[in-house]
Amino acid sequence: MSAATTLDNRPPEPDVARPGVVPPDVAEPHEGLSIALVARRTGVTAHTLRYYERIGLLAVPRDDAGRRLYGAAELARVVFITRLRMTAMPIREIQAYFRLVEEGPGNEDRRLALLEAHRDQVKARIADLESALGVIEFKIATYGGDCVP
Amino acid sequence: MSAATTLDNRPPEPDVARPGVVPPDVAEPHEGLSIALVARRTGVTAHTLRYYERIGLLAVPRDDAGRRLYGAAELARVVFITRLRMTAMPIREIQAYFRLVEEGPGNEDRRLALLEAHRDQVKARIADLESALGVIEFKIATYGGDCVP
DNA sequence: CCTTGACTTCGAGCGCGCTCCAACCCCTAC
DNA sequence: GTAGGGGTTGGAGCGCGCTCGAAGTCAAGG
Repeated sequence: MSAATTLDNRPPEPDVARPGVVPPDVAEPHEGLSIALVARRTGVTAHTLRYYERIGLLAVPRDDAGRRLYGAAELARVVFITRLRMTAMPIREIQAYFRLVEEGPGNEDRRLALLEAHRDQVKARIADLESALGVIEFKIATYGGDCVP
Repeated sequence: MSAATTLDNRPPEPDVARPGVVPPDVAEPHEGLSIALVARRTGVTAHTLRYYERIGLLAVPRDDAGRRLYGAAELARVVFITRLRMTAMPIREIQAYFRLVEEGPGNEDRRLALLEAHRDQVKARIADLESALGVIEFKIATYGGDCVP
């Protein structure tokens, strides 16, 4: 479920939607997806998307009426955030990371350091998880309901 | 600790315990470990050990003064609980599991079912984790600070 | 016109898993 | 006897990451 697959936006469109070939369900509006659409595509609730914005993880442009319009970049960021959250990166760290991103170019080394540190933690967590899984599997295999190896 | 330092004294006392020869630091006391000792051995704080007991994850026998004395079985259970927690099994499920254990023999199938279900979830989580890790590693490798694959 | 429904903001609330405090008890050492 | 360092209890508090409710705005449809 990569972002790219759902993001074939070719919006060199002038203004009003030209009746192109539009997938059943949901067409890209003029430019940008509504919050509900992003919610459905990413599996993140609209509530949580707003929450992410409130705490500064991303900034989403609005239409004339003040409604959020997620473009490709915003959608990609949401997806990336979900990957970071899925690996249990604390919100504070994600904030720190995107703060660096917002600062613009020049600090890529620090961003990389953050990501690499996190990557190492994830690897360690996977290792722990596998070790604990081993214990559980052993318990299952030798089931006696009581003690452990 | 204090147990070790006190052993050569022989206070003329009317009470029970006759101290044996005990190696320094961490010998098993008469029978059972103090909560502090278990905390140090398992890495679980004494607070949390009491909490686990409060919520019914285990029952720990007491000495005459009402202090907890962890035996081999209790220690083993604490260790097993840490393995379950390490794999993010919710406390409620752990409660459910040990409730079955306390019920005594006859429900091993249900206990096994619980453990096996959890094992499967852990495996799934590891897979998710590895997939998200892949995304992060890709991002690191192709670093451009911005979008995702 | 009025309704419907998706959106907006702000702020409060919640579930989880601890974590900590206060007050008290008990045992030993000095 | 007194101090100190363990232990005990019950209950309150906390940090995290959402999650939800209330009240309002806006645009389209009947």
